[in-house]
Amino acid sequence: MQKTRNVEQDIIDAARKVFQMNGFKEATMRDIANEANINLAMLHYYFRSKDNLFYMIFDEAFGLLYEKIAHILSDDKLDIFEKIRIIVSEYITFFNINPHIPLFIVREVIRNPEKIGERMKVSINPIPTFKTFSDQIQEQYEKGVIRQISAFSLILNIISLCVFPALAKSVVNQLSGLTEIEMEAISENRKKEVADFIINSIRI
Amino acid sequence: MQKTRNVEQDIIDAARKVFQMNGFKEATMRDIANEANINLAMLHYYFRSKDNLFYMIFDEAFGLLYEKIAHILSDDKLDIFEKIRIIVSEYITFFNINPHIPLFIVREVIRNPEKIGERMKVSINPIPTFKTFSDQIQEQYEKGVIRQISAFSLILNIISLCVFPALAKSVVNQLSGLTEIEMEAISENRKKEVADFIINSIRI
DNA sequence: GTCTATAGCGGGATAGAC
DNA sequence: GTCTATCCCGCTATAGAC
Repeated sequence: MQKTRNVEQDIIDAARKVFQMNGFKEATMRDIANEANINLAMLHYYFRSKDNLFYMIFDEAFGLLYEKIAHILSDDKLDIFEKIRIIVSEYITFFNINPHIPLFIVREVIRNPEKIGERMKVSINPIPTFKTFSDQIQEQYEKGVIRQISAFSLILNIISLCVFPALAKSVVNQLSGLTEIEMEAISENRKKEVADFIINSIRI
Repeated sequence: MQKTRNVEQDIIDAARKVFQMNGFKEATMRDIANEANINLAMLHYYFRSKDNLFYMIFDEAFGLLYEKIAHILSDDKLDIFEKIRIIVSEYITFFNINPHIPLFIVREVIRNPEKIGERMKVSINPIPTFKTFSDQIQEQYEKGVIRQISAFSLILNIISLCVFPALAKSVVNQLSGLTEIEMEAISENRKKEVADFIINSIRI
């Protein structure tokens, strides 16, 4: 018995691949149609416009990124060091699997800041604040466990150290001549190394 | 007396602005012509193709980025901590002035890895290696001054902490609602903060 | 050197037959 | 729902008058 094909899902999968790889402008509806094994007219029949399709993919990507960190930061059962280790590990794994997402997000925000900015805020609204994390930092600082640092700076540093290497992977690849396997090993090592780097930096 | 106009220089300035802002594909020869206050035919008369113009801009941008770090890392009169402070300070200043360069480079490498990879290697070849920095790290580790870390990891961490915030500035801007002046102040603070963060992390 | 006009192509979107 | 054909636009590049 032939498995029933889900055309809509095929299209979404194809669009995710093509948009994340190429960005809005360089992605074409023709590429997406080919990738989904349908023709151009069908693609427009299911999703009326390129914009419609694009925003579905964008919202999904940004939501994934955001939920991952928000969920951990607002968990009041984890201490500050555990949070750092978990975020670093999960982000590095995530960017290994989805290497194009960070550039995809940044690129589209620059292309269309107002519209994309609005959409990001919609994804964020229902999520609890980072107050838990901020309080924890203040508390540990007062106890003399860590150096003074703002939650904003610490989060920015954590994200920088996780995201940038994934983002610049293609550049490092070209310049270093490392093989795929060597890069993989480095990336796996970095989970511990980066967490240690951050924790060494704040712990007194 | 009317100042003689240098059309070629006007074109290069216009191309730098348009290409760095929009990337190769989204930048148009029309935009560049408008920005340089000439018409489309003239633009093609001076620089035969979009590719020609683009590679001039790319080589210039990558060269600037690379020379800055190579020059400092290979200076054997600076100790390891001085190098970190200088690189962090210079990069953060540089990215404040040229906010689009990091994304510009990464984006084009992804678009066309082989060709762009070749061009990057050409810019790099004449420059001395990072051996000086690598030796210094090993030496300081053996003296018990710093923790063990590879030159590769340390450089990657330094660059991540300097570049990513510049790259993600538009995203942070949209999400945080901070004003331009507040962002400026944060960025200025980060010069010391990031250098301290790195040095605290490696110093025993 | 400078301009207008246009060739030639690839893109999003849709009409209309089946 | 599915397909072919086509509209119309914006892009790079160039021809050709001045």
